[in-house]
Amino acid sequence: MVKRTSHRDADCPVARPLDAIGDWWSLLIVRDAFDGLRRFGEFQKSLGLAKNILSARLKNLVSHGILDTVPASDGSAYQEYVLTGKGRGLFPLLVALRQWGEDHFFQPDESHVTLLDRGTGLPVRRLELRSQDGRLLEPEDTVVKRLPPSEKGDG
Amino acid sequence: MVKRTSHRDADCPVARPLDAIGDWWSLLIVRDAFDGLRRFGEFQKSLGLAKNILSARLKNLVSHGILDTVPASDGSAYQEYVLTGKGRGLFPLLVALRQWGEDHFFQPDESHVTLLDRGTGLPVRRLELRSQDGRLLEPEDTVVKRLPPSEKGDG
DNA sequence: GAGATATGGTTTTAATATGAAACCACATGG
DNA sequence: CCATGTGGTTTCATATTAAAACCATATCTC
Repeated sequence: MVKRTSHRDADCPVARPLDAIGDWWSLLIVRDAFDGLRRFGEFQKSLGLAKNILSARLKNLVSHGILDTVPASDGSAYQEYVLTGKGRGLFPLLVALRQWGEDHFFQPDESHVTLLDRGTGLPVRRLELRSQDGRLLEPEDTVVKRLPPSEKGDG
Repeated sequence: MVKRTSHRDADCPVARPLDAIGDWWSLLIVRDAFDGLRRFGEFQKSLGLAKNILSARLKNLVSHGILDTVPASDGSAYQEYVLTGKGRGLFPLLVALRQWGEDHFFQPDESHVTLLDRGTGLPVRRLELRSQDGRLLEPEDTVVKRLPPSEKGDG
């Protein structure tokens, strides 16, 4: 149904999640779930995608533990789709995507929605990468490495 | 070549970027670009994808201003692909994806690479969303809203 | 300078995924 | 019992992807 990761990248933490959310719709479904949508029909109306595709994406998200199906809520025999802890963990990624989108995909005069702090009504801070001691890190300031196996518990 | 965003979501800053990076490979190409890869052959070797697909993805990334083609570097008649400012802006998104992947797609005993502060060799901090005044924000603490049109320049 | 090899693609063709629409099952309302 | 709404699945046409073959240019060898 969805492409399997089958190349040498399979042990990269960037590549592996793409089976779960690497397609066009899945992230939008998750975004809608963060906005409180729960029902099949709500997602379909919001996204305007074909029902079979939505069905497949929801199944895939559930199978990856990003959404969970819960029985009722309004007493009907239907089920609802809610974010799991793993799904909620996608919040920073969605914010990063949103901020990048705001920065680079809108004309200066083009209005769009933005993310606000509910308490103050002010825009949220920009996401930024920092070191343990708080320095702002640019891409050049980082390396990806296999950590030396930590010796906790077996020394 | 690549799917066009054509539904009502087109003015959402989460949805619009998906034309550019919403497919399986593009983010991995960008990740490799952050790792310093520049040549067609380098990307192909690293990712193991078909040449026609790589060609299409590179074209799409270039057409979206994420990569730029520069003439030489080793004097050969070929071109290289380098990140633009817009492309570099994807760094937080990649870090978010990486952190989420590390958290949820590996067994506790399964080793994988991680992102380190080049200076200290320590892991980087976790990405987190904060308010203007520095409070940590959970999804529930935020709203998406169309900002009231700022009056700068015409009051 | 003719032939072998490497790089950087494009073209061709088959497999796969996507999307629209029709269909189905169940429940609710009259 | 008939009509309607929700939540899907099935069917089928089309679009995307992928593998492999092909091509152009450049370099390397003799």
